[in-house]
Amino acid sequence: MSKRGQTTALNIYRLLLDTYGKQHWWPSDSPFEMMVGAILTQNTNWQNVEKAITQLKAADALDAQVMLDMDEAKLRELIRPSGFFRQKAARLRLFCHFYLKHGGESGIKDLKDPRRLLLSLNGIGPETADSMLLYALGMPVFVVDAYTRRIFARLGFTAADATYQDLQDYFHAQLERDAPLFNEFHALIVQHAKQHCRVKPVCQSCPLSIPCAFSSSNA
DNA sequence: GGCCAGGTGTAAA
DNA sequence: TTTACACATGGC
Repeated sequence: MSKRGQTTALNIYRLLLDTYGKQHWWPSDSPFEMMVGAILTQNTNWQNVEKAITQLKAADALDAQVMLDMDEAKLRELIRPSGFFRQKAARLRLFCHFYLKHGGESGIKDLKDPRRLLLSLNGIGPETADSMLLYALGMPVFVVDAYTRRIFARLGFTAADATYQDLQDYFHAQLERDAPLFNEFHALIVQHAKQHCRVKPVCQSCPLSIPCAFSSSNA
């Protein structure tokens, strides 16, 4: 491994891939399910999202038109385990309207500026929009999340108070614009963070050979 | 019982 | 332009 000053984001990617292997993201049966999951997972544990998606499937409600036709109260109950269910029910319906209006994921991908239009929807911010672009539409945009910010700040690569755009710019500058690479990298970041980069600054037996600011070997 | 989880919108300083 | 707060369930 190179010294810290020479270490790049790509080095970290290779290290994570060697450690964890391919992650096969995003877990979903369809682009629409993926995009629904992106909204449901906002500030929420993925396990809770799975409960909600399971309930939607069981009710034959994982469909844009069905979600628009049913009572919003019913939709709330189906997605309740994912938390913030009142907000998310409304956000899902706004998105479903958008989805049908533009002819599904293929129609959305053909828009002139799908990111800008997704961001114009209430309830879809940069991470949700970029997740959809990358994981449902296969577009090469890097997805930044709380784990990304935490890991790369602790490694000393980016500022702790960097904005979403700052972080995305950093990765876009460091890496080739490659959707499969961005797909795998983000998934690996999540996998790693869940095990070794929790909020409490205790990094035990971290597999990254580069000590971050909170790793036990660097404390 | 408290903390945390694959954010976002709004309002106030 | 930044900061604070509401939104809510479930696992540990």
